[in-house]
Amino acid sequence: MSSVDLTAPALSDRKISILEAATVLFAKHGYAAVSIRDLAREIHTTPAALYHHFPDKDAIYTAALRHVFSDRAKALGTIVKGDDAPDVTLERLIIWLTQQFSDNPVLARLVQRELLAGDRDRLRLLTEDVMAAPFREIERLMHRLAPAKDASLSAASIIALVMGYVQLTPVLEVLTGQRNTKQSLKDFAAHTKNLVLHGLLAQPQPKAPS
Amino acid sequence: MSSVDLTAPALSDRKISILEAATVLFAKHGYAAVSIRDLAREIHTTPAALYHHFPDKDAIYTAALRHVFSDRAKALGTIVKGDDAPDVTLERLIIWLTQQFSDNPVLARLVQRELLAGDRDRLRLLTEDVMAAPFREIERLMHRLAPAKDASLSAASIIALVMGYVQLTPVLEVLTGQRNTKQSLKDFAAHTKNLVLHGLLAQPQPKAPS
DNA sequence: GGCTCCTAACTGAACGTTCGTTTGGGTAAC
DNA sequence: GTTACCCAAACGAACGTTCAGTTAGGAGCC
Repeated sequence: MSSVDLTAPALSDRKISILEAATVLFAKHGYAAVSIRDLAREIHTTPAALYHHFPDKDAIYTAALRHVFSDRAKALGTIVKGDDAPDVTLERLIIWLTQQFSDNPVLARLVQRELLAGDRDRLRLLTEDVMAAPFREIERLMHRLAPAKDASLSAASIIALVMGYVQLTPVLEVLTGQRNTKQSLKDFAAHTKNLVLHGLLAQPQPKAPS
Repeated sequence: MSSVDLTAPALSDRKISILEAATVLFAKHGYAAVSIRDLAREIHTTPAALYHHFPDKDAIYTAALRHVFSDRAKALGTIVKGDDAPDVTLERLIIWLTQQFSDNPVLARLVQRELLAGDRDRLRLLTEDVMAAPFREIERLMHRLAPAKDASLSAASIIALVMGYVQLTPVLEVLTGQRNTKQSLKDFAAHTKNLVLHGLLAQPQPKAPS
């Protein structure tokens, strides 16, 4: 439950189908609450068959994590590739980031579970494969948009805001009484963009009337 | 102050000591990963002894949740009681909220786990006992500070931001290379306050100079 | 074609361990 | 004697894992 191999092992089709089911189950219930028999039942096979492809349960979980986390930064390239103004790019980036988490509950939940588990090696995997690219990109944009502010802190805030909001959704449904819709997600992204742009770009100008 | 609490079951000292240990273990490892034997060992007793005080494992977990979640809104009263200007109160509230999560890892982790578990009844408990009071208070403040903006969305954003940041801490340590300190937490609270105050209070005024 | 050989993929059954829970009895206090 | 509390021991079920044996399919040779 600790060391993580950094090399990609070229997975067979069968292995991928196992991991596909594993990611769903582990995301939904957590590592300890998913048994090998549960996983085997899900893909209509036997526990022993799984041990033909993976040495133990831990290896399945780690491989499933890798499978979900890998290549997560690819789509980011198309988002920031254009030579739009930084604030436009930032807006696209915030929307993309929000969708990344809300359209992909398996990813979102595995990320949350890993943050809770706190395993050092897997935290590094999470950081490098999932978090680093958006963070660096937002950091870069914020550095251009608001050089006076702490770009790292701003980037952290944006990611934290998006993550926290997606997580809070069920609570907010209870608090505000309305179900989460595509529209409220759009609203949130726009809200966040305005919050960041106005909050961080505004020169710290006192309220004294000129 | 003569209200009678209808829900509190009047826990004995022994029960409280059991729940105290249970909260720590469940927060750290999650429900499925903590066995009755683990819990019994932690408080130097036997599994059977626990069944004298609680009917089953689930009841222990639920009671532990209640024990941590209960009276969470009490301290909030002193925060918002003063008749300071709304923006000053908001700043105190943000700092308080940040400390609430970061100084209390057991609470923070149980909240995160409950958000992941998604059980309807326990989500309602979480919402009412932990989330509602700060949410309503921030909502009220924001309504006074920025009547034009969606106060619920703003309140949700603030709570999401604080929650997300606390969660992200281990990842940020990897990304920025520096360990989390009391100071960086203060910085975050101040940063958030400015973000919210400037970002939401600034009238949507185009950049054209008057 | 048929035949052998090999290997990957899988199965059914079982291993020992740990799980949540129960039982029956014991001890101290009222 | 009743009650509250606790223990040692055990219950059946489920756990991760192993193992001997079966199947399917291709390669190599005739």
